[in-house]
Amino acid sequence: MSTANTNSEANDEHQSCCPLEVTLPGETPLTDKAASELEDLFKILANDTRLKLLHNLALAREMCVCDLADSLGMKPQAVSNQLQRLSDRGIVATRRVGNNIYYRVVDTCIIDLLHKAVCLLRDAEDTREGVVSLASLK
Amino acid sequence: MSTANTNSEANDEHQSCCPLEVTLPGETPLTDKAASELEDLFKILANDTRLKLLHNLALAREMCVCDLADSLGMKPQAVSNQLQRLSDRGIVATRRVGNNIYYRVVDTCIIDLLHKAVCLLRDAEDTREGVVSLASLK
DNA sequence: ACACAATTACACTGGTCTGTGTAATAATGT
DNA sequence: ACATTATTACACAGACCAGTGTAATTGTGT
Repeated sequence: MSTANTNSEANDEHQSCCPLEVTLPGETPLTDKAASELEDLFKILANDTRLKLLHNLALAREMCVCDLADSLGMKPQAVSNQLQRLSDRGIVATRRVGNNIYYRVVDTCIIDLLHKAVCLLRDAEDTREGVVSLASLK
Repeated sequence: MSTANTNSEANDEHQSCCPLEVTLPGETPLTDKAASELEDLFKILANDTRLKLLHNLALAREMCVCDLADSLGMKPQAVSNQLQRLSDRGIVATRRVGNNIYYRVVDTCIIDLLHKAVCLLRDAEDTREGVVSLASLK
């Protein structure tokens, strides 16, 4: 009820993806239910096939199963398999055009999370490679 | 090289967690390597025990294994098991104090991602419940 | 040196997941 | 109707994973 403004973190001055603070002050520990839901959320993203599918669909607004299968170099069955998991969670939706069934992303949050994760990975690589200005404290 | 400035997204005006656009224009499709790394990243988060551990550690800067085990209501072995996975990925680090070994989070990105995911879940629930202002386009 | 506590190492078991192969379903064109 | 294409349904096999139980390791105090 009226969960309006929770913008208590106005210092979002990160040039990269990662924040500088590790703690989460003022939050309550994760409930079992929340942890389980989070697990499901991350689990659906913890598969390279589904990640590629989502990324493909995020780039091209709509794609049918066979095109996605071609793009990934996989068999339609396997692709359909994973697409259905994504569909079950309401992440993607379908639209039929003749014989083909076109999939599209409807859950913007997932893509945002994916986008963020990509950014974090890029950060991690940058840090691991050259930017050792802060990481050189052995 | 010199992957310096990639701050081409200045329109971060989201009140909630979710962006309004689904597509990711201007990006290249996910490479196999990137997809695999992303999978690993999400896989490490796709477990309620590890999520609770990370959240506990993010709330209290440092905790030893037995305290974490008590907090989760689990056996030390199981907790140590998961802590080691987190340690292998460089997400947490240890510090010995007498008999006890204290764990702490060192990968801020993971916590940031976790924080974001929690926010997204909250958004999803809000949307599912009452806030149907934009979702009512059937 | 010895008993004790905290943590980890290791083998093991039950469960889950992914891609495959085959068959079924749905729509198209002749 | 029939053949064809696209997609899905389903059972299955291999791999991976989480928690358990036991044993080993490490540090403490006497």
